[in-house]
Amino acid sequence: VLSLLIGALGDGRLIGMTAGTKAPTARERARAQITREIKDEARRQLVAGGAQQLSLRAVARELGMVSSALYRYFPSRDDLLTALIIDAYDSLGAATETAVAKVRGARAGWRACCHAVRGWALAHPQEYALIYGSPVPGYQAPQTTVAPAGRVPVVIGSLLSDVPPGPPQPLPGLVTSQSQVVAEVIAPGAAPWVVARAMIAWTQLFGMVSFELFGQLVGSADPADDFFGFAVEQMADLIGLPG
Amino acid sequence: VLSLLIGALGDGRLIGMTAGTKAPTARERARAQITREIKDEARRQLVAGGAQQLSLRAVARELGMVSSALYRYFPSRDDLLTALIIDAYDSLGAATETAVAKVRGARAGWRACCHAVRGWALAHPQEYALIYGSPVPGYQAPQTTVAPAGRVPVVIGSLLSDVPPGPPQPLPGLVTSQSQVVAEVIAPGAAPWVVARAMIAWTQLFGMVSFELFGQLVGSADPADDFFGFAVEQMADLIGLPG
DNA sequence: TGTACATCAGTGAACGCGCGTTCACTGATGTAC
DNA sequence: TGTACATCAGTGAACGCGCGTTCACTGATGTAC
Repeated sequence: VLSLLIGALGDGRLIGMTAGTKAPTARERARAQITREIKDEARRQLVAGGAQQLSLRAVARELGMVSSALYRYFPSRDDLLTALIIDAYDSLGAATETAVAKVRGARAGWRACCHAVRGWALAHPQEYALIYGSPVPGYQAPQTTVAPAGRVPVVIGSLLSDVPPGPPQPLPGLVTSQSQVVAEVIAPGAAPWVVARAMIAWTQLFGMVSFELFGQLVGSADPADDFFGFAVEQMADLIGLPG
Repeated sequence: VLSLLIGALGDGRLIGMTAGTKAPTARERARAQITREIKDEARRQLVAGGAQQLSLRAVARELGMVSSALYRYFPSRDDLLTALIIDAYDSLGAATETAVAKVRGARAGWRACCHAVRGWALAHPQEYALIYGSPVPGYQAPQTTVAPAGRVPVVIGSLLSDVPPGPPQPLPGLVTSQSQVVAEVIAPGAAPWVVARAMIAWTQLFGMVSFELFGQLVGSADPADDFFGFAVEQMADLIGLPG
């Protein structure tokens, strides 16, 4: 995911890119509006039954349209799914960026990041499952999803400039070079062992949220609020965040 | 999951419970055989297309039976799914137990446990997704799955008796009591802060495996072998495993 | 050991359902002169 | 400003598909006497 960000950053796909110098015509506004309504209704069905329950016919029915009309907006069911995936990554990314921007200091930023991710996931469980759950069989995510998927890693990377590198830590095998590649994209100048530890924390953060959301914690660390808070501090220590 | 283990341990559901004092008749043997064939074919379809692609008609077709015949073996599609879930938990549990039994020492045991879980997951990705991926919408796992699901946690718990408790570590809010409940089931006598850290490592282990399997590491820590090995050591340190 | 009856595996047809996608069409909105 | 043509949104019917589950049935296997 991350290495592909390099290209995406370069050609401006990370920025909104709405473009269009002309003012939108009525038709264009209507089209944008209906596109939004289709996605909203599709999201509602996602909440009700998960990704594979998403049905173009049902969406059309709910909107009072005929099913074939949707093909004016999305060439196929998979394209609608892709749009939802991109929206989900962007929504999570924006929520995280906003939360982190509100606080000062790397450790506070890490806490804000973790709680933003968890909060968003609990508020949008099916959208979370769509992007971090088991892959939808037969669906291949296109390149367009790469940049939005990188927003949370970019936020985490931005916290690493405050981490004192400390003494060099030996890293096994490919980990050094992989960490360097990641560092170039999200945390230029950070020591590879710091980046490697941050990557572990990154997987752990989402592992935890997934475990809670997918019901694996029921009967042990449930409710998970305090357990999550505890883990966030452990991860901060692991990364070496000051504060 | 874990707290329910208490009951399950009590009534013997954790042990095989094949029972039946009489020798099996030819009919019984045939029935067991065909039940096995149905599950094997269903697993094959799982590999091909994921849980929601599992179709009774397709399974029957492949076995040269008529679809209604399957109802002699499983009262519904959901019951077949449940059987596959239980088999998956048991297969993962057995693989982990075997791997850990082969080594001596808690840290070596932890390493063996982690690599067994990852190895099994890579070898059986769809079965892994079935039990640790996003829940199948509309499917509610019955109590029968609880005991098999507890086998890996039990293995992890067995490693904790070798962990020196060290100075008491403050735990926030509910974490103390939750850790004590878990300790009673899988690690009697272990200090709550040790158990709490082990629970974090447990979520992290599966978080990592899920990230790798579900494609989130592509472009950063991929191939993940070395990264995984590095993380395993970090987790061992977190738990406080000697060695 | 042989017979009469009960149990159970598997058949084949049917019910009723929803799905994604295509296609020729009508009618409204936009554009160029 | 007015007209002629191009673009595009939405319709309605149809294609072809696969699914889970039920039900009355045939015929083989097991059991009790």
